[in-house]
This record gives sequence, structure tokens and C-alpha cells, in this order.
Amino acid sequence: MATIADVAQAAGVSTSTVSYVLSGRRPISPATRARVEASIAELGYRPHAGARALAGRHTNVLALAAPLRSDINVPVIMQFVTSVVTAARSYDHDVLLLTNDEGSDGLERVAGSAMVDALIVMDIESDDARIPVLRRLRQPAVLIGLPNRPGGISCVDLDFAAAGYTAVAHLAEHGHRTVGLIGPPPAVYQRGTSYATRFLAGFEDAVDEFGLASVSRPCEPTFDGALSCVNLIDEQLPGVSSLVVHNEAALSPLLGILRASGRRVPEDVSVVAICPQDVALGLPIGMTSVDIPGHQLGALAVERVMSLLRGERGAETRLLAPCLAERDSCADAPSEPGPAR
Amino acid sequence: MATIADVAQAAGVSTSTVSYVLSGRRPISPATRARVEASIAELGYRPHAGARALAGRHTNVLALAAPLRSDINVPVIMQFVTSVVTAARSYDHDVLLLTNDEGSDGLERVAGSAMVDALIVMDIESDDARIPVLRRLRQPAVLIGLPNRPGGISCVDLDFAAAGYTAVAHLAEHGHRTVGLIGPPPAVYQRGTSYATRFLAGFEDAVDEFGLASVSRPCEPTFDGALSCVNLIDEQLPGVSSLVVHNEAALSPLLGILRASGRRVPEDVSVVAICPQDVALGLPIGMTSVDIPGHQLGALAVERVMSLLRGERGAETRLLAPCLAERDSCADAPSEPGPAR
DNA sequence: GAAGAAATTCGAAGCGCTTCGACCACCAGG
DNA sequence: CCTGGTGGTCGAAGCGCTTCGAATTTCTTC
Repeated sequence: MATIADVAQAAGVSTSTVSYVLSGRRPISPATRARVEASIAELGYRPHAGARALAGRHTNVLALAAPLRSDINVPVIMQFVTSVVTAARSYDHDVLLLTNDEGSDGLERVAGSAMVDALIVMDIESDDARIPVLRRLRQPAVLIGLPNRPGGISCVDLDFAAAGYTAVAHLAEHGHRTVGLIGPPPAVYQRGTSYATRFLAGFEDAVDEFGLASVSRPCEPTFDGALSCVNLIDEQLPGVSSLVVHNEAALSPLLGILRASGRRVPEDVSVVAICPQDVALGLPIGMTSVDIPGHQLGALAVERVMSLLRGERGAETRLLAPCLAERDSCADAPSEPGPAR
Repeated sequence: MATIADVAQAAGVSTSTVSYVLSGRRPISPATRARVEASIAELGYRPHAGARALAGRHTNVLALAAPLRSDINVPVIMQFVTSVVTAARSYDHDVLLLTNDEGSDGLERVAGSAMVDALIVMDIESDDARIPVLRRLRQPAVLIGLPNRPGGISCVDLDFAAAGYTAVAHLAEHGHRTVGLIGPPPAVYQRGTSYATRFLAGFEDAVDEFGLASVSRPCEPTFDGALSCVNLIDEQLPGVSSLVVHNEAALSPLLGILRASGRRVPEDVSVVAICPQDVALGLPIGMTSVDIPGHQLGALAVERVMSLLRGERGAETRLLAPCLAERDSCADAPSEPGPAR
């Protein structure tokens, strides 16, 4: 491979000059610049990343710690990952992918060995053990998610509490008096993954405020899981007229289950989904949904990282307001059986 | 951060000695080794990755080019990515994630700037433009997929032709005389992604060999896509008794559609799915399926990379034999309407 | 036409690590 | 007692790049 010295020689300048045309940190005359650029192109020169990192004290690489388990909403994760990589590239950065099961060690490793300039961490638990670790690292970090005590670390997430509230409010406005929540898998709650509990809190706030009757259940991401979840809800809340589904994998099974039990959506049961838009649109009927803006959040996290890298200190935590899109899965509540008016 | 010089000083040895205890490339007396290791632990020393890459001429990082679009089988991709990262870690390597829409440029960039020691490329098209690029890189590469002309580059994949054949053969053995193929989305074919065509070829071979009547259609990964695909198959092959589904996203919708049209699985229609095992198990009925062994393939790709890195030159392309798991979605063909015997 | 300012460019000193040849001490064999 | 190994350690030379201070050239301005 060609080195900067080769380029310098070919262009008849010193290596520092080449370096400066590359970095733009000092003025270079148009003539020299042109000559250098020509040599670079001719030799197919690419700066050696390691040498750069050593001398320049930054790598242009971001670490992304993603939950690569399968119990979780795979498409959502994928959206995050995709958008982080894409956004990072737009800032001329690359992404080193870590799995969450390396835990804190992975973060310490890549940060300590100066492999990355900053870290983005997903799937944050309420009391996440990685937070103290992150805090003592020399690299900036951004969380996608919201722990109990971020303690100065930037966070970016959907406002899941508001999302839960919004979903219920929408149903209440349609006259529903009963609502069931089909939640994420039990494992998600057990881990203390914060979005699940935040959503639930918002859900329950709205239920109280609007005076609805409700029941909420976690739900395994399989057909059988969805089935037993629906059964439980039916049992505890017979004739339930609306459902909030905060579990992507349960969505498609759910619709099948409702149809099989003779209930039409939205005439007999209204359903609000919490999911990315493309999932909401790929189902038999367009789902009224609160969007999980994976792309937006990933991009936002990267922007935040970049501003930290620039030395700026911005607002610490940024929760995106939920956005409910009305589609075809919600209708007014069926008039209650009872005294006719 | 502590440097190797700090460690050396603390342990009262030279930096080269520290380096040798770290790399094990020269014998070190137990006493010195112990002292050095103590200093390392005490100082929390971690070698600087950039400096290492510069002096040692390797980075312990692999590039993984993954198709981060959403038209594709997201869970399968995720399996690959997960297993590649995990396997790489077991060899003390990290993974730099590239998106396929950077195309050849991304590969050239990370390879040319010596960010990675080797590359793993997914979602290979029959005549993939990245192959010539890969060939001229100084780093070894492994493809997950199979192009027409690998030209010396290692490939690892499921034997999709055999998978197609196996699926049909299984149905034929159950006495089915008609079979419909619900294929991947049109975009996959249009890109010339090789697994789709290889599968189709195997499918058609078996159809010919067993003398079945067949029709195959690509299928958009939405409910509507599945619906129109089924309709087309019904139209061209009325009373079709078996279906092969090489499209994960279509699976769940399909079952709903069949039920809605009054057909039971497997009594009226047998279905063989091509998908990862957990998908096959998460549906209303356990699907008889040909497994897409994402975890195995990812691990295999990494192993191959490692052996190339060691300078070994092994078998070039390795196609995993398909493995059909019988579950509950296949039954003998309903006896044909016709002259009673 | 000379002095000072401004615009460019150069040289050299690292950045932290690996590796090669050298060196030292010590032991076996002759 | 000297020679030849051998296990263990050291010193120094890079690896390819950035960056700082200094040097050089060019342009102004009196």
C-alpha cells in the first residue's frame, strides 16, 4: 500500500503538506493541493487507520452495543442498527458492533484500547450495570433507552410513557371503556428493560384518568404466547372492546386469533399497535399505531454522539413525542349491552 | 491511559519484555512474567489498538457487510450477524459493520485503510460486482452466499438447490402431485440474489423428476402480498395440495389466508417452510421446515476467515446440506377426485 | 528598494507498539 | 578452563501519520 511518504514524494512536497491537504487544518495553495490530490488518486492512497488513530488520537469509529438476542423485537433492533450505521457513515464514521452479552467488558475493552471514539448503547435496563462503567470511560456515550439514573449520560428514546398514554387516550376517545394490554415478553420485564415499564406506567395513568377497566399481560412472541395472552385477557375482562399491543411479534397472530374467535377488527375489537410503521402497514388491515421511530432514534443518537465529540454539551435526555397514526384498526366502541336510552 | 512503557517501568523491565509476555512470542521467565502481569493488572493497562495495528500489521477486526434493508428476511440476517459477532469474539476479534448499500466502496475503504484483517460479505448476487473488488484486496474474504463465479474466494452457504429439491421431494413422497412455491420478494429475484434462483432451480428439478405440476411466484413480504400470491397460485393450479414457502414474512399471513379460505393445514394443504427453526416453531402449528442454519453459517464463515488468516488454504466453497425437520404442517395428499379404484 | 506581514511549506518529534539482532549469564561437554 | 549453546532480556529501529515551530517565499507598503 502506498504511504503518505509515497504521495509526498510523487507530488514533490513534504509529508506534512500532504497531511494538511487531507485534513484541511492549514491553508494550502491551490496548485500544491491539486498536485497532491492527483498523486493521491494516482497511487490509490488511503491513510492507514491505525497510524491515524495513533497520531491523531481518534479513530472515527463508534461502538454500538446492540441486544442480539432473539427474544426481542428483531425488526426494531435492525432499524436502530441500520440507522446508526447509516448516520455514522454520513459523519464519516464506522461502526463496531458489540453484542450486549459481552456486557460491560466489551465496552471497557473497546474504549480502553482506543478502538472507538464514542459508544452508543441500546436496550437499557432501569438500573443498568453498564452505566457506571460508561461514566468512567474517557469516551462519550449515548444511550438509546432511559435508565433510572442516567447520571449525566445522554439518552435518546421514544417517550414510551406518553406512548402508552396516547394509545389508551385514543381508545377512550372512541368510547371504549375496557382495554387489554398485550405487552412485551416476560423476559423483557424481568430484565427490567425500561421501555416496557415506562409504557406500562403511561398506559395505567391513562386508564386511571379515563376511568377504564384494564388488564395487562406480558406475551411470549409466538402464536401460542399470543393465544394464551388473549385468553387471559378475555377471562379477566370479558367482552373487552379494545386492545393495545406493545409486542410486534404478537400482532399477526393476534389478528388471526381474533378472527378465529369470531371477532372483527375494528367493529368488535379496536386495536392500537406500538410498532414501526412498516410493520403496521404489512398486516391484513392497516393498524392504527403509535410509531416506534427506529430510524429517527438511531440518527438522533449519532447526532448526539457527534456533538459530544465536538465537545458540545447539550440537553442530556431527549424523549421523542409519540405519534399516533390512525388507520383501520380502531372504531367507536360497540354500544354497551344495557338499558337502552 | 497507561502505556506499555508505564507497565515496563512499574515491573522494572523493558517494553519489549512486556510485549513478549503479552504476545508469548518469546520465552519469559515465570518470575518476570508474574511481575509484568501484576503491573498490567495494577495499572489497568490495555494495549492501544491503533499502535498495535500500526506496528503489528493486523487489527483483530473483521468487516461484515450485511444487507440492512428491510425487504429481506430480517430475522435471518440478524442470526447471521449475531453469530458472526459471537464467533469472531471467540477468536478475539471484533466486527466492523458495513451496510451493503455502501457497496464495493465500503469494502475498499475499510480494507484499504487497514481497518480490518478480513471481510465477510453477505447477500451475494449471482454476478456480484463486489467480487472482483474483493479479489484484488490484500485481505482475505469469505462470502455468505454463492455467486456464479467465486473465482477463488471462499463461500459458505446453505445448499439452497438441495433445499428446494428436498422440500419438493418430501411433498412428493407424501403423494402430492401439485405444488406451489411462494418465493422471496420480487426485489430479491431482480437483484439476482443467488439463493433465490438456486432454490428455484432445485425446486424445479424435483418437480420435473417427480413429475409434479407446479407454479412458483415471488411474494411481497406483507399480508396483501401473500394474499395475491396465494390467489395467483390457486388460479393457475386449482386445488393445489401443497405449498413450499421460501419467504419468512409470508408464513404467518399465509396460514391466516388458508384458514380464511376454509383450507386446513395439513389436512387440505401441506406446507413446507424454508426458515430458521425458531420461526418454524413460533407459528400456530409447528411447520415442517428446511432449516436455514444462520448460526451455523455465521460461525462457519468466521472459522473460514480465521483459517485464511492463519495462511491456510482450504476447500473453497462449502455448502451445508439442508436438513428437513418434520413437524405438523405436512400430511399425505388428499385422495384425488377421479375414478375410484 | 528594504522591512515587515502574510501565505505556504518543511522538518522533526512524537503517538504506543512489535520485532530483530545483540547481549548476558549460566550450564554442559571436551 | 575454554567453547558452544540456550534461555531470558534489552535497545533501537521502525510502522504511517499528525502537529508544532520554524523556515521560506511572496506580497505590501513606505
